Amino acid sequence: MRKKTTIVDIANYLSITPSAVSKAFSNHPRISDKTKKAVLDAAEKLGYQPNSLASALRKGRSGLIGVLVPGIHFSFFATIIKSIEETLSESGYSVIISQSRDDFELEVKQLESLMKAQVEGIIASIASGSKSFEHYKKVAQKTPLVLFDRTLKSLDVNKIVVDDYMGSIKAVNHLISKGYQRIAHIAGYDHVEPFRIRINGYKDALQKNNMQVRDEYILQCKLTIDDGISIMKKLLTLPTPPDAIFAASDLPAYGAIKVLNEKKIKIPTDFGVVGFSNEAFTSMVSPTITTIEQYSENMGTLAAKSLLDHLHRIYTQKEYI
Amino acid sequence: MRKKTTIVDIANYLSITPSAVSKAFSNHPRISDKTKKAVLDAAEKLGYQPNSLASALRKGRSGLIGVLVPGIHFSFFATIIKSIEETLSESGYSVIISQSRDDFELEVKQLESLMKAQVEGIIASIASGSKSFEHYKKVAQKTPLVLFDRTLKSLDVNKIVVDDYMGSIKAVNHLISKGYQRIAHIAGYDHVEPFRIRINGYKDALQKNNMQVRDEYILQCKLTIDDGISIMKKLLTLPTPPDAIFAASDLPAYGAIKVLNEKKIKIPTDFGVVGFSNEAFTSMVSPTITTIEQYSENMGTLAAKSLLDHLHRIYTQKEYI
DNA sequence: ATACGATATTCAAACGTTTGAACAAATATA
DNA sequence: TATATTTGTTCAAACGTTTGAATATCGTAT
Repeated sequence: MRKKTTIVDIANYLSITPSAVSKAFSNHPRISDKTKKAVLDAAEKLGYQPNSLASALRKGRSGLIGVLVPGIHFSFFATIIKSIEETLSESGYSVIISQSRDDFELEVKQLESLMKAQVEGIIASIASGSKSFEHYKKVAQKTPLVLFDRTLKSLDVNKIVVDDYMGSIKAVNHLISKGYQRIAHIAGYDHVEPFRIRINGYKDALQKNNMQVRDEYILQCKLTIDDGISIMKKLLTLPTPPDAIFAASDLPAYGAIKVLNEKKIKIPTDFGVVGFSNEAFTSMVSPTITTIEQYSENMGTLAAKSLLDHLHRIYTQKEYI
Repeated sequence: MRKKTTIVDIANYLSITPSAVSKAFSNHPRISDKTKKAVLDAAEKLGYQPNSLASALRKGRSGLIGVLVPGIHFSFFATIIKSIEETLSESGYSVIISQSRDDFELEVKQLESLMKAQVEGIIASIASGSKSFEHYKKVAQKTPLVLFDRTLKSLDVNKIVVDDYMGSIKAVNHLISKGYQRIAHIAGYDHVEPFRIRINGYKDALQKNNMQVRDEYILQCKLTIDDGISIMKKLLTLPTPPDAIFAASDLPAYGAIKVLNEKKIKIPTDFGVVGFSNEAFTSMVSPTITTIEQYSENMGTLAAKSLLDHLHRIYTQKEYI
């Protein structure tokens, strides 16, 4: 680990001042082409790597964006992060990731850590375990915040969500058009905005089609595969079991399919299944899960662009191109 | 966006010097308990957030770790990043992620960007498109580097890999034990270490079982689903087509299965398939892909711990607990 | 009273970069 | 020739924190 070359080393090497070197790098119009070239050459020869820490401190811009998600291993979030990283790194930003594991305390801690790192903005999806949202409010006062998927009504920030209401309507209509009569809903917890909206969409779709909304058909859970399994089993023991389900996520939909396969109930002839989210595996399982596309790739790009816009507006930039 | 509170503000507020405040925060033994408490209270009241940029610059430690992978959307890498983030954030580090998209140029750029951000260490998996490795060598000279999965023999750094050789042997033995006679290998490019090793394992396993190694049965590719499809098709047109394949990753294995399903070739009765990597979907597709477990979660934790160890050794830390 | 070691705090420089103002030299204008 | 303008560079302070050395304020032992 040999000592790092700084702008001062270059300056000494060329017998000019550090400030000239700095200006050469940023292509300042008042620096002669001769010096600019000399600086670039010297930088190459001395193995110079700019130190963004110092630059960030002086300029008041870290070039860092924080991304906070419940967990990276969910393919929905992984895909989002992928596209966020792609768009942001194109604009010269670095992306710090952190996970809340759907836990409130951890979410608070991670947000603080991001703030401490002086991120210029944060893209986040709220932990399902969070009931109070003061931590987000505090963040939003100090730094641009974009929420996606798991958002919060009372927060006045940019939000990127799929149209959950329309998605539910579509899903239920799809099942009805295929002739299913008794459609159940494996739902997420209704204190999380998109899940509540999906429940409403589900109910409204049934009502618009003059179908009965049965409370015992709406089961809230954490939307894991296991939840799908146990709920499906429970549904099948009802006096009047459903003949189709609409799941608020693909994972429980998969769980449900497993149960149906086991019980030799044929999909889609005897039972209809629609998921929500488009996890990567949905096209691979058998039978294929019909799913409401959440366009996760798009969502990430949109979130990133929205944040970039915001930053752009804040910093009236001056650069000598 | 109101202006941020600094250590100086606290100092002024309490009519002491910034240096006393700083020392109070780091629990310096020579600062009185009274002042420490006063500082903490003032910090709370004024809404102070430490600025790690400044601290990093002064201390020469950024608290940042860079992670570079081909792509976050692969569940193998997503899982690794998840566990890396978990272990590192527990130790107070922040994680910057970047993707090479398996592209050489981008990999170079991303590494530079990480160095510029003054990361204290890098955890990476080499892009399959990289043939020259000078960029990694340069990085390794300046900063601790841990490679995982896609590693490089000529680089003298810590490496976390699954035992590729044994994995291949196991895979092939498994197929042989099931009675398959002509086992083909959908391989990765052999300039990437683990793929070369897997090829060797495949060959050795065949030879140890007195089975013929046929060159036309070993097909190198980028290991995508599409590669699996086209290679499987090609294999089936051979004069003596194989009756089983061992794929160096789960993705082409899935592609192969699709082709076999299409051609109504029954798995596993008529044709055997084994993959490598344990992508999340392998247990969900039908028929289920037998796969060599890569323990990705473990691998991430190991990589992170190995880096932490290394950093620990470098910085003989002095902290007043 | 005097010196002494503790204890608590301040001083001042440093980390590497950026930036407006100041300056000098060269060129253009009158 | 004197003055204004342009061009290229240096000066010096700043960003917010940390840290070893210096200093001040004690109580305590001489």
